[in-house]
Amino acid sequence: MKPRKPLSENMLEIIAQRFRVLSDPLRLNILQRLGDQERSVGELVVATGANQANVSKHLQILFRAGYLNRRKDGLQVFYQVTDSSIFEMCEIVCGSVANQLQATLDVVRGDENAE
Amino acid sequence: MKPRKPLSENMLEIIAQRFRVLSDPLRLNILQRLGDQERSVGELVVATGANQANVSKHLQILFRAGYLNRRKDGLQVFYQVTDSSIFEMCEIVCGSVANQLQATLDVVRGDENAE
DNA sequence: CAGTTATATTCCTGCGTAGTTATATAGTAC
DNA sequence: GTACTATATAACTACGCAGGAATATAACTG
Repeated sequence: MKPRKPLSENMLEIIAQRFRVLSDPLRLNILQRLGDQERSVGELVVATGANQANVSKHLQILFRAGYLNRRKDGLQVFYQVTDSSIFEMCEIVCGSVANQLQATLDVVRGDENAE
Repeated sequence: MKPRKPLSENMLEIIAQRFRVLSDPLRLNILQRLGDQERSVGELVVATGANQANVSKHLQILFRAGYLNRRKDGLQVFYQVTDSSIFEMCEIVCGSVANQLQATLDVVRGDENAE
């Protein structure tokens, strides 16, 4: 992301699109419930407390983005996270959020080293 | 992101919001033009070829999200990336995109080890 | 003061999409 | 076949937001 030659418009679109997939709380919730396990749609509906149709749609979005695997077994469909870079990114974001909050806290407290 | 206890709705909202800030091609373009340097709004308008008002608005969004610093000097305003976790995440996404494309390519080519 | 430049903001339009309800599809059990 | 369950899809509504044009604000110049 600090290349000598700037990324093309197309590449920026692709990257932006991938961030967009992760920019919804319910999708993040689903991903977190999945973790490294395989779960059925029904399980995720119960775990998240969200509407079945809505969960199903978000699973499609995550699936089409290449973040999930799909396995059908009888009436149930099981999803699983295939791209663990998701969790890596969430950890980075969490760390970044924590840093910012800490910095804000330091400023509020009048810490000399703050900012 | 694989916690024993699931993250709260609030935390998921915050994380989603941060991903959303990165989910726009023009904002990614601006960040990439900034790199580790400090640049004025005008420079970024030229570099991106985008509308001045639009660049300014996106800079506000990035600034309010805590990704940028602001420094005023006369008529000009200079922005600088403060949170380098942005570039870390972009690199992860780029790697992930590359992996997926490679996997797709392998499938297309009928590679035995694919998928 | 008026004039000019750099940046920010307001207003508007249109598109994308999250959520809900209802319905469709697919699989199972009888 | 009918009835039932699990998941997906369609239709609709409503809201957020990116983009552009015009305007406002701020800072410099003379």
